[in-house]
Amino acid sequence: MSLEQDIKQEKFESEFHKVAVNVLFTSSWLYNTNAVRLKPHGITPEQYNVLRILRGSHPKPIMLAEVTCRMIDKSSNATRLVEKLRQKGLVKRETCANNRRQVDISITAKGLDVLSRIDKESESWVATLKNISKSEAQELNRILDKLRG
Amino acid sequence: MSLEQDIKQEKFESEFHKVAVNVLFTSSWLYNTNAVRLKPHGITPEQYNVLRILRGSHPKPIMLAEVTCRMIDKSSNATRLVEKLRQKGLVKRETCANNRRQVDISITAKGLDVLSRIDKESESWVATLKNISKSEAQELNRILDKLRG
DNA sequence: AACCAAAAATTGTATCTACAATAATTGTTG
DNA sequence: CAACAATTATTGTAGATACAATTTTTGGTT
Repeated sequence: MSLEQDIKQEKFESEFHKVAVNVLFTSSWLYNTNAVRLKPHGITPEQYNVLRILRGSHPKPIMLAEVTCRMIDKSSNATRLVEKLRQKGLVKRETCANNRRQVDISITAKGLDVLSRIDKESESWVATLKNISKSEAQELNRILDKLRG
Repeated sequence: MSLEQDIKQEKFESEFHKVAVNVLFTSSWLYNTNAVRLKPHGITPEQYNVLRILRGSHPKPIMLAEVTCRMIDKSSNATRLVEKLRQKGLVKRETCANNRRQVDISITAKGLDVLSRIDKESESWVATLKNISKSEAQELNRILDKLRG
C-alpha cells in the first residue's frame, strides 16, 4: 500500500521529506512484525540482535563495547540487555583476564539453540519481504547506503 | 558508508535479510538525527509527528483514534503524547459534544508557532538526505511502498 | 426500559530508554 | 612513582513504551 494511504497524508513537501517518513514508517512496520515472531521465543528484537552478533563471532567472545558498536540500534544499553540474556542463560559474561575493565560476552549452547529454532522460521519471515524482486532489493540496499552518506 | 562497515558484518544470508537490517539501521540513524534537531525545541519525534498531523487538519480538530492511525509509529500511546503536548500548551483537548466518548484534539497558536520555527530549520535537515538524487529518492519511495505490499 | 456489545479513551504496571553521573582499571607523563 | 587522563562498564533516575485491563458512552436488541 502507498505511504499516503498508510498514514493518510495526501502529499509531501518533497520527495526527500517523503523518504524520511517512508523509511521511518517501513522500519516501524518491520520492527513490529519481527517483535511478534520473536515473542514466542521469549526475546525482543534488541536481544535477538545481540545474540546474532555473538553467534557471528562464536566461539570467540566479544567485549561489551564491541557488541554496542555492532548493534543496529546503538542507543540500546548493552549492559542491561546482556544482563537480561544472562538471566535467561543465553549468554555468558566474564571479566577479561588481560584487562579487567572489559567484560567478555559469549553465547551459550542454550543461546545457540534458541537461535537455531528461530532460524527454522526465518525463511517465512523473510518471505514477507519478497513483494520486491532481488534486483529491487539490491537497488534498495544501494540507495539506503548512499543515503547515509 | 556501507552497512557492512557500519555494523561490522561481512556478509548477509541474502539480499532480503540485508534489506531488513538496512531499513532498521537507516531508520535508527534518521530517528536520532531528527531527535537531536528537535530537542532544542523541547519536543520528541513522536510529539512532532502529532503536531504535524494536527497542523495538517487545522483548524478542524481530529479525534484521538484518528491521530493514532495517522502516526508513523502506531504503537505510541496517543493519550499520553497528547497530554504532554497539552501541558506545554501546544494542543487543545475537548470532549466532543456529539459523541462524548471522543476527544477532539487541535493545535494551538503556540503549537503552530513552534512548528513554524522548526520549519525554518527543516531544509537543512532534509539536506542531509541529499546524498541521493531526486530520482533515487523516487525509486526508494517506490520500492519501500512495494516492500510493504 | 433493560441488557449487551461495540467504540473510544484512559489507566496500571512492568519493562525499557535516554543520558548523565559514578566506579573501576589501565595508560601516560612530568 | 604520583597524579592525572582515558577507557570500559555500571548505575540512578526521570520519562517513555507495550500491552492488557478498565471505564465511559453510545447503539442496538429484545
